[in-house]
Amino acid sequence: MPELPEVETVARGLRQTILGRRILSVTLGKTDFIDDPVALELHLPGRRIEAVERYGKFMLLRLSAAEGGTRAAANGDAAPASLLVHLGMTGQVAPSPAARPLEKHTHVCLLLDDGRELRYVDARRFGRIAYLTEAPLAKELTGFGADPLEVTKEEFANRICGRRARIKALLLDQSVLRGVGNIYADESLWRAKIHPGQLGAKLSRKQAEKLRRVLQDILQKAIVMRGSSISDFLDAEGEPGEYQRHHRAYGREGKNCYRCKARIRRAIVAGRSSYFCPKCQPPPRGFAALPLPQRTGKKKKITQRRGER
DNA sequence: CTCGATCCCTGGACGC
DNA sequence: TGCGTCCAGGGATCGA
Repeated sequence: MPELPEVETVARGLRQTILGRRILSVTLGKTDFIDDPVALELHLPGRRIEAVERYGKFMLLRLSAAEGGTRAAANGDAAPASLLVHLGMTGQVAPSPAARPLEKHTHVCLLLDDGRELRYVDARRFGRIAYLTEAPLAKELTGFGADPLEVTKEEFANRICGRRARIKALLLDQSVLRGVGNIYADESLWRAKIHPGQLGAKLSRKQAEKLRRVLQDILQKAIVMRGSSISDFLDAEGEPGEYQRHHRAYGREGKNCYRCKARIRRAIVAGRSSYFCPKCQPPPRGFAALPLPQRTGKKKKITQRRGER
């Protein structure tokens, strides 16, 4: 599930491999997750990939103006533009030789001028792709919150402490912070010893600062480890990340807390499974965790356990 | 302003 | 072996 570290990893990979390449042609599969599929076919060919940036969980492929003089000008392609890419839950972007057989669920192929194709693969199609010129892009990017890696102590506290929403909901809210998802929200709350159901307004400035620090530390470490691969995240080189080995809360229901050995519990907060230690992260009044699931002796559980404890 | 519910979508885990 | 059911979740949207 691509969050900030995973998207950053993919963006860095693409920077190494496709910068400066020109797009020759576009082939599309299913297009229900693309804003305007025809715009891709119409406006991408002839453009060069000048930069790859990350904005929250979005990737931004910066494209040169197309070559072709008056024809490009008539197309509106004489100005730079961008391809906005969100990986959703299962999106993958990677270059591959054009001759290689298409992986299942490949929905976009951009033929490059070096014989490779930049391919977008996304089984669930929760992702999003949009071709945007300058003004629509700027509009698209308004309304997002602070970059969690850059946000200052003051801004972070201001965005959290005055709010009545639960801290987990605030961390997931892209208009508060851009780039945090379910995994890194739970991991940072565990490290900061804050319950996901706690209200933002109930956090002290000191707690908020602790949360900001551990969130930044976790995100930076996760980037170094090339992100977390839970089910099917692969980077632009097709490699899984390693940070899932360092998870302390996410996905660890029923396992021992690394700090106090109480059992990690799960609750639904902000509509998402949230994992926490009931002892280290004291719940707000009346907040019940889900009952621990009955263990019926499953293969998966056994192998997971062996790898961990 | 914040909440929960619902939808989108597929693969994998699980129960029978 | 196979089938049905549930779950994963980012984001949009809608009604309470």
